[in-house]
Amino acid sequence: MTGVLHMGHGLNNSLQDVLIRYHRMAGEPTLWLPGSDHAGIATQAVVEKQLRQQGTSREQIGREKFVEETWKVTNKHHDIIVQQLQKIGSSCDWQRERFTLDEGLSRAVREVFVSLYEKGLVYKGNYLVNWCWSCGTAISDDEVEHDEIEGRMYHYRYPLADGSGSIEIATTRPETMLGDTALAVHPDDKRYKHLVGKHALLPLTDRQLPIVADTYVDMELGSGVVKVTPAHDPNDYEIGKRHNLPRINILNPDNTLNTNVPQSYRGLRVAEARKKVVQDIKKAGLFIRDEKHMHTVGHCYRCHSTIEPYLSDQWFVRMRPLADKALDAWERGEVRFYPRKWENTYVHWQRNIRDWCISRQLWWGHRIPVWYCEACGEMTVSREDPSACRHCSSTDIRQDPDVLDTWFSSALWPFSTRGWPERTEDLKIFYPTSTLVTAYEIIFFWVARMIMMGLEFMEEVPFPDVVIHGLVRDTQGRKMSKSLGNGVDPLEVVDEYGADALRFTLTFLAAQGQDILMDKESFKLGSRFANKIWNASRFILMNLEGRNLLEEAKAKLDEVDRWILHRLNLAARSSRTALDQYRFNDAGQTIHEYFWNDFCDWYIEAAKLVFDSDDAAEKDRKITLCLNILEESLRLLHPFLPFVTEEIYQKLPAHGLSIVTASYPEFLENRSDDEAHARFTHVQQLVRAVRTLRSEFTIPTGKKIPVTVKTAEDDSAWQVFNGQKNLISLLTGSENLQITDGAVKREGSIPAVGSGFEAFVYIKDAIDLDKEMEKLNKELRNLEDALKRTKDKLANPSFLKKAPEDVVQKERDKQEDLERRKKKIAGYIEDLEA
RNA sequence: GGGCGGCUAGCUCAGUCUGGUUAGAGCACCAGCUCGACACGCUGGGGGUCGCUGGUUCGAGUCCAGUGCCGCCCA
Repeated sequence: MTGVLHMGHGLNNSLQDVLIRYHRMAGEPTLWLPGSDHAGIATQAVVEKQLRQQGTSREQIGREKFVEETWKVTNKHHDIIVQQLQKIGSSCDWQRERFTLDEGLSRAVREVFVSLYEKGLVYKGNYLVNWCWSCGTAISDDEVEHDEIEGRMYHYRYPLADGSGSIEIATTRPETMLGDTALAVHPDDKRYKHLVGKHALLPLTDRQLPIVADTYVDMELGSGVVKVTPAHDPNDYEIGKRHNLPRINILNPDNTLNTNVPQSYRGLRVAEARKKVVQDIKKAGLFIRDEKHMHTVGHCYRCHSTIEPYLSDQWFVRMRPLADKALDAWERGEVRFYPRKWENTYVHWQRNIRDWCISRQLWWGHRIPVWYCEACGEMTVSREDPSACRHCSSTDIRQDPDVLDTWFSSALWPFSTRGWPERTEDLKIFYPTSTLVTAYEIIFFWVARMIMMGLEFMEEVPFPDVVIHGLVRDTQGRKMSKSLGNGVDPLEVVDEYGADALRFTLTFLAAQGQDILMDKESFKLGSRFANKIWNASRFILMNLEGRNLLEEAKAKLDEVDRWILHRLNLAARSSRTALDQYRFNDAGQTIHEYFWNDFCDWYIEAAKLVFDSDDAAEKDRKITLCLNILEESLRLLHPFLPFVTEEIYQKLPAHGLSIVTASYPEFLENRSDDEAHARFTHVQQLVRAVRTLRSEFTIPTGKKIPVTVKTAEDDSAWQVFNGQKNLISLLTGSENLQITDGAVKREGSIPAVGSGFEAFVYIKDAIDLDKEMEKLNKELRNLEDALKRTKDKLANPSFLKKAPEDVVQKERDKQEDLERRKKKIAGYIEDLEA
């Protein structure tokens, strides 16, 4: 809600749109409900920055005015984002768009808060929370990033109260000593056993610290003595609880030291206080040494400031009961992650869950629906704004100033957006949903919590399928970020290469569970494909001129037509299967290969034979088929490249209202044609063999050469080659194509050996003996290598005995074919040498 | 400290779940093509001991054990 679309959004929305368009075309009722959350911390930070630039602050303008300003910023950003999503082709139901601060969703938030409170699952308490002084709010455990940084370990002495000496402590945060309320040693530590129960003097203050024994202390670490600061360290907090120690909070919310420290430290920032404490310790002669020290420090996931453990009143959700339900649902198989490996992450988090701090000291968000009575001090928790205290009826009540974590409202999204708590039609039809598509960074923040809330309030998981896609990174594998400046702007890509290029490239690269490494250049892939689709279509439409289209039923199929329909049939099946399993890259690869390698490279090329002929009837027939197959191909491609396919679709002589609502191709049993496939494969092999020869002997494409093909009359290739003589001539650029099973004039020709045929290409003028020898020898080596492997296998009695019969038979067939080809090649070499 | 992932062509990656064609794609590279759809193109080609070591198996990129390097998550 705070920025513009980045490539991560581009990927996420491309994948969702591919799915939604596919299912829509497959005739299923579909809903892609767009919307956004209010991004409490981030949005507030943006507006506060803006205010600072104007020389004012939120405190100065007041809460009401501030919220008003924030709405303005939010609305502006909203319009930009919507425009951008539409630009990349996201086919959402914009009429159902929702925002977490909408009235309806806000009502759902209140209902959930109060309901959880009534169930005892929401409570208020004074605990150590993660405090971001820069954002000025508490954040949840999940919002803290633990980074390893270089700090210093300071060693110094605390004198014993009875004057019998001193005790050494070590700490990375010397300033917190001002909040120390004890020293702790391990109960089994012989060095310090005699000190337990005694007191030490806290330097720089006039306090005395009890020395307590606690098994938490690691005897091996540092001096084996731990200073205990219950108000500023989670572990110390636990020690403090066990030993009933006072908690002295020494910090203000803005990272300065408060009045609980001696006068000279008050108002100093933590970093300054640290320096001063060390100085003062040195002055007092208590300093021992300090050294470099690597340790992990919590940072705010939004602003990267250091997180301070901070004692304060906050609201929490008791997560254990919710998490248990979520785990049970997973165990029953009601939620599946794609890929499955993310279920480990999900389960681990749910099993080790801690209570969720949901209050935020912000102004932008859902205000906590709790009112405090000035008269009796009681709390009123209410769905509706109360006018009086529920306990004493005093009207002197004021609402809790804090707001709820944004994720609290996002967690309700699957049902709050459909009118819950009302039992609306939409809710009945579209809950649960089918699929959630997201990145792994927010499995905890969002996915897990949606599942919990869905189970708690709808008694059903919100979606059976969770698709986790990778992160978009630069070619060096670094996360794209503003600060590194390595991001690729999806909108720039759209301007430069087109939205289809953006979408297709991302889909093509989106292998399940893999991060995507790419740069701007990568989008050439999609751009070229879109261009290819455009040009192929243009060519077909060009040939429409002056033609009479046949009714489809009258258009008889020739061998090549049957072959391409067979290929299209397989592509439709593969694409569907891949999308059903969320294997986006497989789907992308399938349609790319079909359209480019089959349809363009072979079918359209073959059609040129007809288009260049004088046979009007045959031309009519062929163009009809070309158009039909193109139309179906466009439907196959549409979810991936919506713009170019719609554009062409509208140019077709017969077309529906929009390709968006046309049907997605499906596998038809009666189109499956293995025979046509086998026959056309013969043609392709022959054509490739001749082309390879042409290329190896650098015969220009335009130059016609005589070719003779030798094949046995009883071979399956015989009939095919004879039937497709003209096509083979065209595709090989040959003249006087002869097909024979008799003797062949060999002089002046270069032979090529395929499975079931030999081709002789007469290129007398260009014959280069060395080159020919080189070529033949290379081919011979390849054949010999393959043959050796096969022979070894077949010579192995264990293989013959244990391998399945069909595998053995395949190996025998292979050996036979290889042997034959090898013999032929060897013969040519011999001839050449003679 | 616990867990997860990656390591396959110069680059980015499929393929590993479910072992069996001479291991694939896109990009890059090389050669030849102004053939009336497309040079964002066409045709052909070169390029990989599948991180390493061992094991299971008739057969391992694929399964098992161990190990190295890189990255991520959790504490």
